[in-house]
Amino acid sequence: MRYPADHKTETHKQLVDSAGALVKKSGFGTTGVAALMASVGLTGGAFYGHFKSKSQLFREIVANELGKTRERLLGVAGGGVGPENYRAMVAAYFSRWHLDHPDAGCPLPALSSEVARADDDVKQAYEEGLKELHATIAEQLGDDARAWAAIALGAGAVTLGRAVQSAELKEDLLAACRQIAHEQLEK
Amino acid sequence: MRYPADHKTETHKQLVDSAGALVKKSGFGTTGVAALMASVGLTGGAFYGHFKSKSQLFREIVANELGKTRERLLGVAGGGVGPENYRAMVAAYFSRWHLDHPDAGCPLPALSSEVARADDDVKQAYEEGLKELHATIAEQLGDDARAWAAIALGAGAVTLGRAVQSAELKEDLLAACRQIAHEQLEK
DNA sequence: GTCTATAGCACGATAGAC
DNA sequence: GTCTATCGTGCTATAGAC
Repeated sequence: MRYPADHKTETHKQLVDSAGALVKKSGFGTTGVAALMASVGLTGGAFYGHFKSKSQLFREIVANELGKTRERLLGVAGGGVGPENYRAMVAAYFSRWHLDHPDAGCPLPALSSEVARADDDVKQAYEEGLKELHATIAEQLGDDARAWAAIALGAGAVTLGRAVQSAELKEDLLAACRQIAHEQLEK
Repeated sequence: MRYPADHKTETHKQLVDSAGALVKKSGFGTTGVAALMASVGLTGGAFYGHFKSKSQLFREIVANELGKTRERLLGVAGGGVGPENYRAMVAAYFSRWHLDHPDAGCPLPALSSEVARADDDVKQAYEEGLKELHATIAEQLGDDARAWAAIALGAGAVTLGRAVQSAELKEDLLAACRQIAHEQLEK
């Protein structure tokens, strides 16, 4: 064959990654197959050699992106467990940089409302990835309920912060939510 | 003329209301003008007699829906200020019923991520409505930062709860976030 | 004011060449 | 594997009848 044996696998992986970034920035339903393929330099016709439907790509994007967020948080925490590690996670997540770079950020603020309207396969992948993320936060806090609240607070803060107009409000919102996120350590 | 003097105003108002419910349920970008008009029994051609663009409708929906959420919360609180009033607001917002009825619920979980990608007029209307909502919560908590966190926590909890698959996780998530929302009273 | 009809374009998905 | 071309459909927005 004219391509190396793992060429399809490589392309598939790059596609889920590049399309994921584009979808987090521009939305899934509002971004066409042609644009998704163009993000890796291919044309629309090649899409269905990799996915049986656009929805299947969404499922793979959701799983991949939630995994990347978990790894990113483990990365900023340096692999340890304790107040300092949790604080580092909060600082990275509740940040102006995160607000301004949805394509490089967490899928929860960017994609959750579209997942809510997607089919069960997508929701299933979302739930599994979310549970792994939760386990990572719960390990830091030692409390399942506080870990769920910290995740919801982070997703809410970034979602709202991106939707408001003024820089001042973005900062106020982030600072307020960061403060409450930190308090989850104190119990 | 063949219609009463305030017919256009009435239709306009009903349109913003019905289209708002539809958009919260199905998304703004993914719902066509024809479907929005059909929700009040009209056809697509009549749309541009009421709005100069689809985006202008979005702006009016955002303002209207944020106002309705604020009034709904004031309603369940019975108009007073105190722990019991705040608890009633939290109970109504962090509820399974709210998860299951996006069309009748708060626009923050349903529309924020689309507002983040909308034009400045829409973001402006969103910011104004959000600040009024914040003032209402801050009045209950007597603390601006805790009020922002309570709003972000609520929006995040409902957004995530709608996106997951299993009923058990929906309930766990709601219960955990409700608990932390209540704790905001204790400081 | 609201209708039907339509212009002009983008969508998801498929077919067949290479 | 990826291309171009295309089918059928839906979109935003406009035009003109009533």
